[in-house]
Amino acid sequence: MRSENSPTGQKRRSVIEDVRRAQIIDSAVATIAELGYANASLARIAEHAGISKGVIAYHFAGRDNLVDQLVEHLYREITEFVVPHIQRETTAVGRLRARIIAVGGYVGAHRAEMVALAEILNNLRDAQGRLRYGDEFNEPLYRGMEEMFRAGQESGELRRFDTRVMAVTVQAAIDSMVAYADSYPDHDVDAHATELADLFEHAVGATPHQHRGEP
Amino acid sequence: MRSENSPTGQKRRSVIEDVRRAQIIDSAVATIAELGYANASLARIAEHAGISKGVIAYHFAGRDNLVDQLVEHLYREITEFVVPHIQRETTAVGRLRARIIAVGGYVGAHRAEMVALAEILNNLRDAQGRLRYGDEFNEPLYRGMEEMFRAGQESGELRRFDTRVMAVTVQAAIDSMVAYADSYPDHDVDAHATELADLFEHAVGATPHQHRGEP
Amino acid sequence: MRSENSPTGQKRRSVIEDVRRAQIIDSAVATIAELGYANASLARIAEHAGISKGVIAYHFAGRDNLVDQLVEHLYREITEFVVPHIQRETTAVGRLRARIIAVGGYVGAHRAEMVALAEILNNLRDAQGRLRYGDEFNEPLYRGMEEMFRAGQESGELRRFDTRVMAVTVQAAIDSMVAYADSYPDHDVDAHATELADLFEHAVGATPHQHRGEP
Amino acid sequence: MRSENSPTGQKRRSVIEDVRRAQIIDSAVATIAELGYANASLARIAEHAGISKGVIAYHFAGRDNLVDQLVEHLYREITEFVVPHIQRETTAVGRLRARIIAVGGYVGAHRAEMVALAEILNNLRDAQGRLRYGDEFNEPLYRGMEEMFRAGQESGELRRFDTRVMAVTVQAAIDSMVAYADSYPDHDVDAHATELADLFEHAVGATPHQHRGEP
DNA sequence: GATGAATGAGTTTTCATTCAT
DNA sequence: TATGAATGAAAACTCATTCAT
Repeated sequence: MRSENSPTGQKRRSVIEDVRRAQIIDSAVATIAELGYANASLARIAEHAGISKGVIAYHFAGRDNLVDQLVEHLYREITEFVVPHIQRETTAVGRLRARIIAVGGYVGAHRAEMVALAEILNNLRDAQGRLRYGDEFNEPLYRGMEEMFRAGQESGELRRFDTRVMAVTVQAAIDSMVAYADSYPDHDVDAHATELADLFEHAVGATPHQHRGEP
Repeated sequence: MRSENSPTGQKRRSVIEDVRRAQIIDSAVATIAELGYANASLARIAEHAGISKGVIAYHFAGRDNLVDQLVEHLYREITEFVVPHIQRETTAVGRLRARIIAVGGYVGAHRAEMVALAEILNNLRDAQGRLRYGDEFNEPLYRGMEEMFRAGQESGELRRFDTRVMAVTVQAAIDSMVAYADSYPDHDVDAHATELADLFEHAVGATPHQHRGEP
Repeated sequence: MRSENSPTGQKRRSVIEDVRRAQIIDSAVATIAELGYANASLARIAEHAGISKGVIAYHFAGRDNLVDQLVEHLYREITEFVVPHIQRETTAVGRLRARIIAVGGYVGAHRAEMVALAEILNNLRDAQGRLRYGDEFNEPLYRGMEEMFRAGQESGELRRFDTRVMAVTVQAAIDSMVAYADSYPDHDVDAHATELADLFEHAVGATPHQHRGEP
Repeated sequence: MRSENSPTGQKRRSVIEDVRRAQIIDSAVATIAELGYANASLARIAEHAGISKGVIAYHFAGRDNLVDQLVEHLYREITEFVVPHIQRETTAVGRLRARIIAVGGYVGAHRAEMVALAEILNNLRDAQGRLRYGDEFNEPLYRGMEEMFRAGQESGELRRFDTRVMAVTVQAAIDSMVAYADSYPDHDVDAHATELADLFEHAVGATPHQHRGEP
């Protein structure tokens, strides 16, 4: 692919290129979500998009490059949606609930994206066979949650517990909500998220339900 | 593969055949755990076992058949280890704790098995691309937990919550413990399991720790 | 490609077209010399020239056409440089020496051109896989040298030898000088050429050195 | 491919494997000699051998591996044929003549091998585009010849000349004999070789023909 | 029982070429 | 004129499977 850099060092892309790239990424997301990472060959992604295989080669430097950009794209989209919901809250419990419910809301409208992302994170490996996005990839996420938990514990809002285990479990619970929604398309994800928020509110030891104005 | 049935209808297998099958399954477990499901080709499994590829073809009807038997084998082993611990308990909370802690104990000695099993369950698909062991596969597990939870709710031992969400989340929490242990080999899985038991004890609303004889 | 003929039958080309063609040919020469014929894809040639692949397609009817014109261009350049040096001489030995030393002089300033030319002559093949510029391509060259040798033999200036073998060998010696200079960039090509001239002067049996004024 | 090492560290190969490998190498030689290195794809080599593409993959680790073994094989064969002829001689001129005439004799019976070898040496490149067997590869050959020349110069058998240029030129002359024989199948290679021997005998300044018993 | 050998389908990638703008 | 975009063929390689011994 051409590589004229604009003065800012950014690749300059034409409109049509942006459209194609987005189309290919969308097709990759759909294909991976439906058939799984291993079965989402470039041929199938191209077929799904109604284009020739070569087009993908033209717009992306290779399969790895496509996947990288896909992950980056989805990650940014999700983060941009979820983070504001969290930052709006001030208490530890509020932030925890916000995190869970925001993801639940996002899943409702972007089921395939979430499934595809999970597929990639669980399967993409380097040449030595090691997971490229293993738990180490979640470290920043875990650290952020732990900090939040510790603050809540200091203030007495939360009970004492192992913050790392709690963080890992919260993330796993959210991921399982996505997977479950994929298996049961009629599943009410928002209700699931709310229920999950209650679950962890109890788990962190806060007196539940009061934040919703109940006596 | 040969399938001469004995008079009782049992498959008759020679000792050497049983040994080979076990050896191959062990090798498959190790290979899948290390390289992931997609990279665990028959060639690599055979190489790891120090045998020729053809041997696998001889003892198993094909790759799918090998994987099926592997899943069945691991599932039985785990179940046989965990179920007694659960049945020993009488209360809902006790059973919940027992389930979590028993799996944690099993993981300690059988990390590769658990990782391989998770790899397969998350990746094995049928010809149409659908997950072979999707959440539907967990239905019996979920149903069992739900029943347990409902009983606890009836008796007042547990608070009211969505039993399905709780079951899905418990299972996800256990699975994440396995994955985390795989990423961080020095992780203390037993401590993790205990912490998880506490977490869910709070989550289901039981007054924690009393079952351990505290006032 | 357009081919509007002028009234005189000459192709009419704009200045800009000539410039572009020269630029592309130069880039092709450099790319082939550096990476070899097989690795000099149009994409790489275009990249090296800082233009788009399409430009090449516009100015040349295809890859083969580009290569043809490249060969023709280089061949003309070299011939135009070398032939005058030869024609200045009158004796067979003088002409032989002039040929060798002139090419040596040309190589000094045009190493890449010579290497690229050799790459093409040795690799370009037709659809049936036959070398397009095989030894048959050298026939005129060989014939010219043979004539020269025969004249020298008639006049007694040269010993009797197989003129064809001598011609083939002279050409090979010259080509090997180019290749050697490519492998060893610090090699003194002029000295090599002079040495080669001496070598063949002995080989054709002339009493050496006398033409340089020695007694 | 399997890799059971014998106690000596040598790969243990079955007879049938040796036969297949030889067959594939022969087919590769023929294909490269006929179509050139770049056009000798594994598919064509397999087709020429009347086998499936996969067979090559089974017996060789990859294209590079096949080519490596091919080069090694041909190089050994040629060396084993030529070296004894050289060592039989005692004088510098005798050895020079022997080298040339021996190769000429070998070419007569193994034209395709020589052409294929030349094709590979001139075209095989590493990932950076550098010739894998450039002139550096000929260094041992050149050094050997230089040593021979210097000895002859010391003893007064040969005139003074640049030994490196002479060595490079001798080798080039031999190679050109092979190429010429490829272009003109009816060419008398033995006569060519003898002529070449005479040529270089004059070139190195020895009084020619005396070693053949003339007064 | 076990193995080496062979096959053909499927994967990613590179590339010359064509075309609309 | 020039370019970006798209195509499809061919390449090397991997792999599950089949088969004769």
